[in-house]
Amino acid sequence: MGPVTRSSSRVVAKVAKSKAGIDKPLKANNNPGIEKRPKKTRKVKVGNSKNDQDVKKRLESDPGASTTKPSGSKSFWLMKAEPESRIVKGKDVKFRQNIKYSIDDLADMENQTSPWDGVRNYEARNIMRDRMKIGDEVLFYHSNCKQPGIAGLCEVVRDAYPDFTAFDKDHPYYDPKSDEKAPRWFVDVKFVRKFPQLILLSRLKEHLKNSKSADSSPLKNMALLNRGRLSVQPVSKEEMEFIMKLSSGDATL
DNA sequence: GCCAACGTTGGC
DNA sequence: GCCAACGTTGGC
Repeated sequence: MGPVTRSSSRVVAKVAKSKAGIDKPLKANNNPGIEKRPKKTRKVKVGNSKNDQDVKKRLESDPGASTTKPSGSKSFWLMKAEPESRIVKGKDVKFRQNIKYSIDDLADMENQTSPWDGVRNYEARNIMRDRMKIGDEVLFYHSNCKQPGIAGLCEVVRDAYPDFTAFDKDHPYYDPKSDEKAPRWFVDVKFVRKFPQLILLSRLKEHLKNSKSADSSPLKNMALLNRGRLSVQPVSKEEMEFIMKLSSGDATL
């Protein structure tokens, strides 16, 4: 299973750069203690760039960010995939190497399970690598399509492991900045259920807009609405409960 | 370490 | 197809 496919087109662009001999070393690592990178050819002080500090700030204010998660507790996430084909430079970037992108595609896979590979954004990668755990529940979001929205539920069935697609020069997700010593990561997810109705992004936005005060909606801090571009994002317990009610067709919402 | 330029995301 | 938002790059 893949993430938002545009990120892979970006990866393709990076491959082209690499072939031209101008690929750059990996940027600052947000979690230096966990991922050791023997060669740091770029002089960036780890964790101190503006972006790193922004990320740190976000993680600190983020309800799912606790690293001392009590055993047995469950975290919630939202992951974006693109269910529709998209043509980039004459090539359909959706269907390749049997990778597909809608919740129906996940349901059709062997064991209804698939690696969520191809994530290249650092913050999204770090969430998968450091925070997603077996048993966590994941909202499956359909992105960049006619009807963007939350399509169903899946669960994490394998903790993070290195993203081998990043090492494979022939793979669409090949990433010249990744190798065995500085890998990208992913988790495996398993289909749980498809919602009877897509929960449209427009509906969530409408709900937020119509709530009596800025503070009264359980969606007020939802990353999907506030941080649109993050492809793997945390969902709070409150947000999750609300989405679950919506998914079961609660007419009072 | 700053920040402008650039490239991508993703809703519309 | 447009374009605002924002993440990444790379010169300084």
